[in-house]
Formats: sequence, structure tokens, C-alpha cells
Amino acid sequence: MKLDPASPKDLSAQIATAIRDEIVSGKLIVDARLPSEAELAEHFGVSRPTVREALKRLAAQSLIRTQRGATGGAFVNRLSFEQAYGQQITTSTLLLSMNAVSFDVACEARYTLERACAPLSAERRGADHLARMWLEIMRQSRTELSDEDFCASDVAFHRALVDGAGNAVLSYQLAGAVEGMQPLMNMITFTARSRARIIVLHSRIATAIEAQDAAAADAALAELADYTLTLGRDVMAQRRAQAQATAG
Amino acid sequence: MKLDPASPKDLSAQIATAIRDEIVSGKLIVDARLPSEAELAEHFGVSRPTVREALKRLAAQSLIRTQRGATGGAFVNRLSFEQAYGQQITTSTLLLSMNAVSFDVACEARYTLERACAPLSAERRGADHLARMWLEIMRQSRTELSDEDFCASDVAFHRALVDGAGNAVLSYQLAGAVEGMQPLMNMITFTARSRARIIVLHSRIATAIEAQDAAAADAALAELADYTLTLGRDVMAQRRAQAQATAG
DNA sequence: GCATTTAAATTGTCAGACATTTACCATCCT
DNA sequence: AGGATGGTAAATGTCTGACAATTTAAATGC
Repeated sequence: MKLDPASPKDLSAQIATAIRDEIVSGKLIVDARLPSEAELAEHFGVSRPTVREALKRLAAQSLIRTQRGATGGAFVNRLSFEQAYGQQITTSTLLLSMNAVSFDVACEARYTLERACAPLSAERRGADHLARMWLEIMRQSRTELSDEDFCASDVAFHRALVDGAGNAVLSYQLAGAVEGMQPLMNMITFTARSRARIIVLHSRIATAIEAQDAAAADAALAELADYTLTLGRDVMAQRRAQAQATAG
Repeated sequence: MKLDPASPKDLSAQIATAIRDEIVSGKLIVDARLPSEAELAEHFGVSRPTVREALKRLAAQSLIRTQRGATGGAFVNRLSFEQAYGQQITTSTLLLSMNAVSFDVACEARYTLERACAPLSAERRGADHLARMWLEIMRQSRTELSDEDFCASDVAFHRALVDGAGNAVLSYQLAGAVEGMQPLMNMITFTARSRARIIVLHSRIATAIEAQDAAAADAALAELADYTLTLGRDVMAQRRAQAQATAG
């Protein structure tokens, strides 16, 4: 609960870390109210703006929420699955789009994890998951769909597949793997032929999940992984050629 | 790039969102310098402290870094795998510890994902991964090890297993699944007998990975998953009984 | 007893100032 | 001429004090 004046970190960062530790260690439980900004400022020996910067850091990670008014203040937030999804997706998306992660590596990670969910989904999927999968397949068949909308529908399809496993933690973990890849997938131009191929594979997956046939679902997913990899490699090769032509 | 005065959100939150969108959409590329705080304040029509709160929000998510001095300012940050690991683990840990996620669900998610990595690890693991696995197994054999240290070593072992797959994105995704469970695992008291059992299973896993025998590794992991689930259920049952005794 | 008003507490925002750090540049000494 | 030295400017980090907006709770009036 003390600050190090010699630390290279900002005071607000140190304060944020101190409070975060209290939350993670359980000293501050969910819905507990933090001292007011003025009290925190006095406690840490800093000014209120500095405390506020620290609190905003915590708010950005959904660790606290603030409320105005007489009984207001900062409260320890119960991290909802929704919020966790959002952070997971943001982090994964940025990581994939800014780190020059090869399409191959990202694709392998995604399909490896997704194939792990398929057997559970085949066993437990409900009518709602099947309905969503078929709905997205139908949507994907509409030729006027833009490439971006096609990708979004693709994500929704796979999301339904993963949710079918009936494990919220698994859905949370996969959110990053599936949705984080969307920017990479958006770089692909889907021709009529590649769309048709993907829809066939999606249909095979949905059929297998509906029939609770884990092996068939896995086989179709493996094919889809291979095909996606091929599509991605073609795009990357074209981009490289184009870049070379521009440079030459 | 505009603010909505009628929005329920804080100005700093709106500004943070606006800048984040610019980063995610690619308008602000990696290492690009944002306008100075004074310029941002003028642009958005707010004061500098408000801008600073927004920037701290972004800094908390590792989207930007700041630098002091003449050529300083806020720069779009290239999210490193390390930083992404950290956020992933923080979020997962909080989600599991604050959301009353059942041990069963968390355990299933973790081992489902980990078993998906095992075949890749069996195929590609290097000498360093094997060495780390055997090192942790030896460490786990020391009887004077506290339960917490035993858990930490357990995490390190599984981390080495996952890293053996040679896919950084996979390692990143699994970090949350494996390390996020540590608080739950720390609630378990490891008796000499349960430690011995776990060490045997770890040895079987390491042996299988070394022999590049994916099937054997998967079988041992499945057994470990079962056993961990049993241990966890016992603990949870005890806790329930204890809570009931206290209440009655 | 109930509606209304008032007061208090707390976060949100602003303005201006000073401290600190860092890069650049002009100057001076060798 | 060249390098060390110091100054200057730009930027973030921090402080102070104030006011606005919001919400609750108590006080007040009927």
C-alpha cells in the first residue's frame, strides 16, 4: 500500500497497481466501495487528479465501476462474461493485427482450439445453437453479401458451434481465437467458388453436430482448416508479389 | 472523432473510445505519435486532465505508451506477446475468481484446450521444452514444497507442454486457461498421495511427449483431467460441508 | 403522513501553474 | 575545427483550487 518515489513508473500507475493487488488478493471483495477520491489522495499523499488517473486505469480493465452522487464512489466490479469477452477480443485482435503473426500460425491456433470444442458441442448442442448455425449458413448463401458481412457471418457460425459446448469458460477463451482472426480473414476476397466450398463445409459441420457425430464434425473442421489455410496463403502470396512489383 | 454531450459515458471514456477506434481501424499505425495532450484537449474541446484520463485508459490496455521530454508524447504501442499474456491472465483470473465459475467447468475448459495442444507439442517439442518439463517434475517431488509452490510448478510444467507446440498464438491463448486456474488450484490441499499420483501422470506425459507419442500423451492428460476434477470436487464438497456446519 | 425543498457528499470537469524529463542548438573552450 | 557545456523549448507528470452535475438523505412545510 506504499509508493516508491524512485520508481520509474508514474504515481498513477503505482496506485493502480496497489489497488489492483488489493482486489486480486481478495482484500477488496466484489461490490466493495473504495474510499472516496479525496480519501485515496490523502492516503497515498498525492493529488486528486493523480488518483483519478489511477482509477481510470482500473476502470479501463473493468476492475471497478464508478457512480456519482452522495452514496457514489468507486466499486469493485464483478467482471461479467460479456466484459471479459470484449477485452479478450480486443487484445487478441490487436495482437494478431499488429504483431506480424503469420496467417498460418493464427489459423492453426484457431482451428486447433475449435476442433477441441467440437466433440463437446456435438454432445451437448441445443436447438438454439443448431438454429443459429443453419441461419448463418443460409445468410452466407446470399450472393449479394459483401466479403466483410460474409466474414461476420462466418464468425457467428463458429461462435454458435463453440457455444454449443455449453461451457462458458470455453466460449470465453475461444472468443479471442475466433473473433481475433476476423481482420486477417477480412483481407481475403471470397470468390463465388470459395464461398460455395465453405458453405458446403459449414453444412457438413452443422449436419454432424446435429447428428451428434463428433468424428464427422472433426473431419469437416479439419478440411475447413486446410481450405482456409490455402485461401490465406494465396492472398499472402499475392500481397507479396504486389509489394515486390511496387518496389521493383 | 466527435463527442456526444448527451451520452451517459464520461468524456474521458468517449475520447478513449474515439482514439481506440482510430488505432483498431488502422488510421493510427504502430509507433505513430498522437497529438500532444494540449492539442488533443483543444481538438476535443475539453481540458487537459480529461484528455489525460482518456490516455491513461488506453495505457492500461497497452494500446499506447507515453514518453516524456521534447520529442515525447503518446505513441501507438505494438502489443507484445508478453503484455498480451499478462492481460489475458489478469482477465481470466478475475473472471474465474469472481464469477462463481464452478471448478468443473473451468477444469473442463482448461484440459480440453490443453489436450488440443498435446499432439502438436508431441510433434514439435524441442530439447528445452522437455528439459523444463522434467525439471518441474523433479521440483514437484520435493516434499518440503508448499502447496502454492507445487501449484506454481504445475503451471510451469503445463506451460512448457503448451509452448512445445511452437505456436505463439496458441501459447498466448492457453496462458489464460492454465494460469487463470491457479487460484482455484491453490484452494486444493495436496496430500503426499495426490502429489505422487500427479507426478506419475506428469512423468507419463513428459515421456509420451519425448517419444512423440501423441496418443499416450492425450491418454495421460485425460487421466490427469479426471484426477484433478476428483480432487477439486472433494475440496468443494468439504467447503460446502464446512459452510453448512458454520451456518447450522 | 406525505410531498417538497434543502443540504451534503461524491464524482466529473475546468483553468492555470509548476516540476521534470528530454532533445536540440548555440556557445565557448581547447 | 571539434567536442564539451549550458540554455532553451516542448512535452508529460503533478499539484492546487474551484465549480458543475448528480444522487441520496435529511429537514421542512402543509
